[in-house]
Amino acid sequence: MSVGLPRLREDAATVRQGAIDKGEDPTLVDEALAADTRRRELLAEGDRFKAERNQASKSIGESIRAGADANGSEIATLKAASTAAGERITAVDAELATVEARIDDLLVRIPNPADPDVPVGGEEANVTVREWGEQLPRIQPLSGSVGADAAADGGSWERLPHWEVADRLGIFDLERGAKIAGSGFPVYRGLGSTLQRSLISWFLDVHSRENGFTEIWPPAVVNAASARGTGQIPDKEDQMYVATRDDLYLVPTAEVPVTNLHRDEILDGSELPIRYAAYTPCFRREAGAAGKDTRGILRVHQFDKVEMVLFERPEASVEALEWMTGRAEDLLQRLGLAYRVLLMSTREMGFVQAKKYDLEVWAPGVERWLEVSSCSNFRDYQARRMAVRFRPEPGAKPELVHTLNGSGLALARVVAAILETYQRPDGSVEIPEVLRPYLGRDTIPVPA
RNA sequence: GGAGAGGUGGCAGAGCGGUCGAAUGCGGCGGUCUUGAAAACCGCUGAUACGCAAGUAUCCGUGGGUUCGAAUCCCACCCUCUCCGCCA
Repeated sequence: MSVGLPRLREDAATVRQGAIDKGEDPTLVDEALAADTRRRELLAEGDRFKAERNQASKSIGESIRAGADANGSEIATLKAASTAAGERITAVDAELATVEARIDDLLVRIPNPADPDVPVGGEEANVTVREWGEQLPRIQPLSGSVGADAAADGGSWERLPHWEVADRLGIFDLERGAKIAGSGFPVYRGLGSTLQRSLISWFLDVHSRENGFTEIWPPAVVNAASARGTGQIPDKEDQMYVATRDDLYLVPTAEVPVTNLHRDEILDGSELPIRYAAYTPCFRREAGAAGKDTRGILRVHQFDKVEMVLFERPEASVEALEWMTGRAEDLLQRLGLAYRVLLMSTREMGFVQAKKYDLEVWAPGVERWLEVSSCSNFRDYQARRMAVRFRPEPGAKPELVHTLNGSGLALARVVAAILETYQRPDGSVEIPEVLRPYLGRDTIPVPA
């Protein structure tokens, strides 16, 4: 993943400021620029020697065809010239390889500059741009309780955290998950399993039937080239499970296989925008996260997610981010879950994003906001790395596309929010209206 | 897993170690003709890097090697297809 040399040459000031805003080292920009100057010198020099060698070889061919003695002095002179040029080519190429490796190393350490409307700063600079729904309290009166239809007879009741709700319902089996795979690999059982499958189906149905996405069911593993394409290698290599023996990586998100679908392709302008929705299980090692959110299913090694992936014309990507974020919000609204939308600041949004919104859903049982979606515009940053281009008009020069992606939505935390929002005083959980056709019922009852 | 065949431009498909970035056909674009379209005919039609430009260089699955010179020869790897085996 890199800002690319053309951008650096034309717009060094912006890239330099972008690095500062994200808390990265801006001097790398100048180092890269200097290395690039040397690279171009070497390129010109090498090309000159190659032209020399080509000319000598060509002359040899012509002379022989004209009847010259292949072992004669004329040919010998040309051979010597060609060989000499070859030696210089070898020397130049060696230095060139060194310089290019240096440039690559520098470029991957220069972040994508944030869009101008992104607040500069850290966590304190994040802006809540929207809120939706009622932020339910943990303790509330029995009468008029929201999200439950318990009899109104005074008193109050206390919402349980989702793991306790699930426990009573018998829909998670975290212990056995730990036994068969390890801690952080949850087992869903009974209606818990059905709920998972229902959410996945409903998300995909809304995206494919209403939002115009093409549904994709990709592999759950990718090769090294794909992991490199979206920047998991080298940035987030520690996050991935690796099947070393077969050189395969378990996908940490559907973004990886789906964005790589068009790697090294030149798309026809008329195909754009391309909008995909895909479900995959997501595998994350979460190294170093032990002890944090380990209760329940908030932070696990395997979870399920439907991801939206967009390939857009450059001029359309800013608007596409708003649209895509709206698609994720629509799902939360129809599930009846309170949420807020955060515009992430320069230092909070990550290295490769130009602009990012996080969607956080309210979990009243634990009284916390849970991140359930992250919607980002990468502009041409990923496209450059993966060489995804498009021809604006037939016969025109290919240009880099803009890529975006966003969760729509991540399951485990949505499930937690549903269990905490829709629980009733008797321990049962009401099923959100939109999911009832999928589960074929309107309640998850407490087992007798 | 075993045996065989093959990977060349958007597609199909040629290509003796030099004159091959690559014949030919199809497709696409432009033009002639036509009221319009089709047909026919003519021309154009890959990507990337460097360069103000002229232009130069690189790319025939990938990576090495031989050679003054490799799409063409050698080695390794990857992928596809066919048959056999195995299998949800």
